[in-house]
This record gives sequence, C-alpha cells and structure tokens, in this order.
Amino acid sequence: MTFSSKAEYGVRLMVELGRQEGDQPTSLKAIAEAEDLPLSYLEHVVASLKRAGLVESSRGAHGGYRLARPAGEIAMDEVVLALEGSIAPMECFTSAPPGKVACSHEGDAASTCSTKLLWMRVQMGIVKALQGTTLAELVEFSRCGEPAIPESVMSLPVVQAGS
Amino acid sequence: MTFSSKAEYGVRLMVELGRQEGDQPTSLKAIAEAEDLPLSYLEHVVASLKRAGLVESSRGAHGGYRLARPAGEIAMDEVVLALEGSIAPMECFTSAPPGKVACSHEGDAASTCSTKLLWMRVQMGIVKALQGTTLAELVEFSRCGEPAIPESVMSLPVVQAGS
DNA sequence: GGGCAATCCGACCCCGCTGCTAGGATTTCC
DNA sequence: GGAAATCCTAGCAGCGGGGTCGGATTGCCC
Repeated sequence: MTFSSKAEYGVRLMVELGRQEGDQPTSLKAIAEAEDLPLSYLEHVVASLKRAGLVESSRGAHGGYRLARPAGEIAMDEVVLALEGSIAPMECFTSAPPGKVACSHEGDAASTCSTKLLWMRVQMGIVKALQGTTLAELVEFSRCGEPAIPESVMSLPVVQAGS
Repeated sequence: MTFSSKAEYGVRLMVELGRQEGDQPTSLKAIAEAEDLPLSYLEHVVASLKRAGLVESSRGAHGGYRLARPAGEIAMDEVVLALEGSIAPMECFTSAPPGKVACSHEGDAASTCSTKLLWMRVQMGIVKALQGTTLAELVEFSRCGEPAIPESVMSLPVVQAGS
C-alpha cells in the first residue's frame, strides 16, 4: 500500500511551481534539474495535472508551466486524485455515482462486503488528510524547513511489521 | 494506491473467524468456500496472521484456526500491518531507528522533502482509521447486513485532520 | 525567416511484484 | 492406518509501474 511515485513526483512538481514568484512559466527542465527527476517522465506526470486543470502551460521557447490557481486554493486531494486516477484503498471501490461508493463484491442480496466499513473509514481518513492540506502549506514547509512544524504533526512512528 | 488483495483476503478471513461462536477451530477450507477465495493462497495469508500472533492454529484432522484474542480487542491496524508488512503511503518512509521516520530524499542539509508533511498526515489518517476500528465492529457489521448504513456509522468518531 | 527551446504525443520496453499454484512433509483425530 | 488438516518451500505468469525514445508542433528571438 503506497501511492505511486507518480504522485510523489507530481506533488514535488506542484510545490516547485508554487515556489515561483512571478508569473512567467517554469520549464519542466528546470524542475527536473531542481528535483533531480527524469525529464521525460515528468512530461507524463505534468500532462495529468494539466488535464485536471491544475496547471497551465505555454508552449514555444521560454514556455513552461504555472499553477492555474494560487497555491492557497489548491487542496492536495485534487492533486493526488489527478495523479493517481482515484483515491480508494481497494480496487472494488470503484466509486459509482459521486458521493456513493459501490463495492463490487456485493453480489446478490446476500451480504455486504464485511470489509466495506473498514475501507470506508480508511478512505475517509486519507481524503480528509489530503483535503486538509493545501499546496501553499507544502510550499511554506519546503521553504523554511521543518522548525515551523509542530512535532505533534510530524512525530508519528512509522508502523512496520516486526520481522 | 490500494491495499493489496492479501489485505482484503486477510481481513475477510479474520471476520470469518470472528463470526464463529464456539472455540473449536475453523478450517481454512471452510473459510475459502464461504468467502470464495483460493484455498492455497489463503494458506499464505493466514501464515502472516499467525506470525503476528493474531490467530492460533491446531493441526491435524479437525484442526483449523481461531482468533488469538477476542474480536473486540483486535484493532484493525494490527491486522493490516501483519498482512501488508508496513503502513506507509510512500516507499521513502522506510522507518529508520524505531520511532523516527527518515525520508530517504533528505540528501544533505539542503531541504526536507517537501512532500513529507503531506504523506505524514495521510499516514496518520490511515492509521487512525485502522486503529479506531475493531474486528468486532466488522463482525457485527457483517452480521446485521446493509440496509441503509447511516453516514454516522461510516465516519469515525475520531479527530478531524488538522483544520 | 530560421533556429532553438520548449510543450506535446504516442509507442515501446523492462522488470519486480502480486497473486496464485504445486507438491510435499508433518501432525492429529477416528 | 488413513483422512483431514496445517505447514513449508519453490516456482511461475501476467501486468502494471516507471522510464525511455523519437518525433511533431508551437512560438520566441535574433
């Protein structure tokens, strides 16, 4: 269970765009060098972001990308959703009508998926965390480093299986 | 970004064990048939659960598995952790010294990973959701079935993320 | 107007991991 | 002793993630 590295790259890319001050676009090449990511792969990543309307592009020489909205108005769930395609802890969570979720395991009148409740809550946890974080926060975080962040947010031990 | 189907199967398996009343063990075969899952694969799944001390086994004829603790005392983060190996939204969250988290992207003194804050919060959301759900709840849920799951059941009585 | 710098687009490919199977060894009850 | 179960190890096929490549197009600048 991890997000794909496409999500990672995409978020980094967005942060990098958010760091820019003026409104002249930033080229992918610059970002690729700054973050040390493969340029040709970034092209695919940024394409997803553009399709989602999160970034704008201008072509030609001195072209590049810029945020479509101010960073403070971009919640990270949009970003991750654009990159990841969907935010669901289980494949069977193909979200049907918006707001509702259908578990494909529900065959007949038989039984609901016993796991539905669990994945539901997990999904909520994820989405809330993403919604509650704006790109602006990440930009800020990347600028001044960590001291601004209270330990209460950061200091969660990574849970890992004991051997 | 999904949990593996091993997690799905394992949770289903645990729920099935939780449904059993007496203390005679349940065979994998029975579970495989009840949940329509491949038996030989379930063997691997249950092995992880056993290693984590979540289920006990008895061998031989009429053997099988049973919960090592009452379902009410089993939080789902343990289960998912045992099945999934780790609960981290990003590979770079390889836990270094226990308790701390090192993002492998942190090269020099340069900059913290700008995405760290985000994945941290996401991980918290996931873990809290899992911790806040007991196996007993899922068992109960699987028993009384679906009709109109109120939203209140779906959402956790847990802190909201930040904002 | 020509060249260069950039975005765009699609095809391709490698490899590791997930999901699953196979076969056997061992234990235990009847 | 045999049937029914857990245990253990090996192996394997498919697929998707992650990345490359080549080229087409667009637009600035000298």
